[in-house]
Amino acid sequence: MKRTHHCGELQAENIDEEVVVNGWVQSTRDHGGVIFIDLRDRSGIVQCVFNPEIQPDAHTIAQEARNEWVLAVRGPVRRRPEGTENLKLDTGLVEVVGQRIEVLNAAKTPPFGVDDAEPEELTRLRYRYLDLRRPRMANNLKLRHEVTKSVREFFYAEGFYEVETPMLWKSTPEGAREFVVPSRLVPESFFVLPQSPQLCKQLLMVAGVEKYFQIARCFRDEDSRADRQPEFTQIDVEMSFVDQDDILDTTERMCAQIMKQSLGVDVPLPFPRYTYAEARARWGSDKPDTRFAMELVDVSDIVQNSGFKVFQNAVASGGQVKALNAPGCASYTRKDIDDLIGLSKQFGAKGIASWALGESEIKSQVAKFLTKEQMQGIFERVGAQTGDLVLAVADTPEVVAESLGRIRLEMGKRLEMIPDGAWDFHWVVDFPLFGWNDKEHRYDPMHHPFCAPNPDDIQLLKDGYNTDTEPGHRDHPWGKVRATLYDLVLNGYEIGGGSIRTHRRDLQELVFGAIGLDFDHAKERFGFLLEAFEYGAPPHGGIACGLDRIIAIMARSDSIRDVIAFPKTATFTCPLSGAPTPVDRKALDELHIATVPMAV
RNA sequence: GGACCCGUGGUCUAGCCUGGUUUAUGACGCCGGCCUGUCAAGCCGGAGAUCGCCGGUUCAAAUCCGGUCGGGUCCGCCA
Repeated sequence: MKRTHHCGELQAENIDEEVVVNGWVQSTRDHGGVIFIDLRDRSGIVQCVFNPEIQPDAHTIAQEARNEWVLAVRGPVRRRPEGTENLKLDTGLVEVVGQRIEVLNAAKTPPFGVDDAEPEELTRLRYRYLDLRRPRMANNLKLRHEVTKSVREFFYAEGFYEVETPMLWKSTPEGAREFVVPSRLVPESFFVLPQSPQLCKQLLMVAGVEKYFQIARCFRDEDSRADRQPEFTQIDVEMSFVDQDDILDTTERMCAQIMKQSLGVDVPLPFPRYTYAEARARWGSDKPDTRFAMELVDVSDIVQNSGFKVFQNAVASGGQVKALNAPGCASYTRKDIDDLIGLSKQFGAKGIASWALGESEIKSQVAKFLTKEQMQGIFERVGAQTGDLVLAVADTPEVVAESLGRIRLEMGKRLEMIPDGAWDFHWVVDFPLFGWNDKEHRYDPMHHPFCAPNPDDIQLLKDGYNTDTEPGHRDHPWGKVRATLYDLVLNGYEIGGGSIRTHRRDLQELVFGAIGLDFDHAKERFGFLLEAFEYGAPPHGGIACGLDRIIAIMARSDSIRDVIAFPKTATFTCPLSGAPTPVDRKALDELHIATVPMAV
């Protein structure tokens, strides 16, 4: 019995048509006489009726059917009797009168039902094919399909080439830990799986592709997080003869298109752009969640001459004191505040000063160190009123941003200040080119060594070679060089990042020098790319967007595992297949690999 | 490498803090029976758990303690 219709599409206009539907048993209701079977396929659910007096053979088989059996049902579609329509079902006006029924496949009783409460994640992953039958997960798969389709259509229409790049690639020393693949034909040598197609896409620019994109699988063997998997997918883009604005503009329009086509949401263009410095200052983050206000406010000038040593010293040593206002939190207990202090300590803060603005008094552990005027000045600046709680951190700008930024997020969450259904896209631009590596006592590239400096800061880059200032000091020119580096942020998550690349040797040497890499040494590591650049590299730049995370946000899921068909656990195992497993000794011998048992 | 949370029939869950009258709660599912219009069908009955594992404390441990395994979250790491 080959199907003629999908379950979910049967409507009033199909009445009196003879149809065949195929699908899984969603539920059965046996009334002793008449039996109802809800049959489900990808399109939806339709009710099939079996009457023992009219079709005894079909009724007998229907009696046997259990949840998740796979059935074919044939019969006419008819309007449901008056009063028995089910408005909860899209097909609820009609039903299929089951005249014939064929069991395409019986099924074991499933470990969990498609309609049940969500099982533990391990159980879901063990039986992922059942988990994916659940409506939430089936919708996520569908959403992912629609988004990737929309992405492809966008780039095709914009004249991009879709190019595949190798999965078997070359190991590079820095960056993320790599997955290693042994070579059989070249003994004792290994491929690695690509962390990203970064170098390949730049080679494609040298090759003259001009506009490249790929929905690319990437691999990183780093410890997991809720939004990290050992393999993940990027929307990878690179363009030639463009500047930063061209890339931002293209990316924005791509985002607008997927939001429109997949969710029907209109996202206003262009996206707001904040500089890195502004984002850190106002929200304490380089991926700020700007869906709610509660900004960090600098009160250093008010408290620098206060009697409180912690404030004094922080400002005197080049640090700062910043505060934020938590509305309505004056009733916070000592323990509530200790919890926040604990949180802030995770991010380097030594503590939090707080003022609870009660009806009659101000409760604060630092009240005695500050004058009334000083406190009043703080409250005014952060906009605090009676009933509010003011929190302040004094430290280096980095620690203040990190810790108070996290406190801000925590308070935003607790106070339910984050509006539901907001789609807050924005850019963070003008990142510094280098970050100071205190351990190694040198500058490291913030992104990767081919990220171009901001053209306005090239003089700073040169100045860095002729300065008396200590490297790492906040006045060192290299610490001030901005990069042509941009991050795309959605609802407080970094969903993409890219840069304009350096394509000229003279500039590249300046950058390499700053990170303590001489050109010849660099050639050993990136030789093939540098060599390619000597044969006419066009100016180029690009971006990579984290597809899994974008879809997870669109699906309102906390974990990217929910938008990946077959994800791995936090320890990078697959409960469904059992991977990873040992392989045959013979296979290892062929690969010239000896294994060493783990030390106990 | 470090910190924290979780682990009770097939599934979800109560009990754990404050150890003992609980034969370990309830729901879904499963099995049997009844029932001709339900749709999370209903009603009656039944089976199903040595409370992840190991050890300790105690007269007594699902409950307290230590370890271990598994799952999850975060820091480090990672763009």
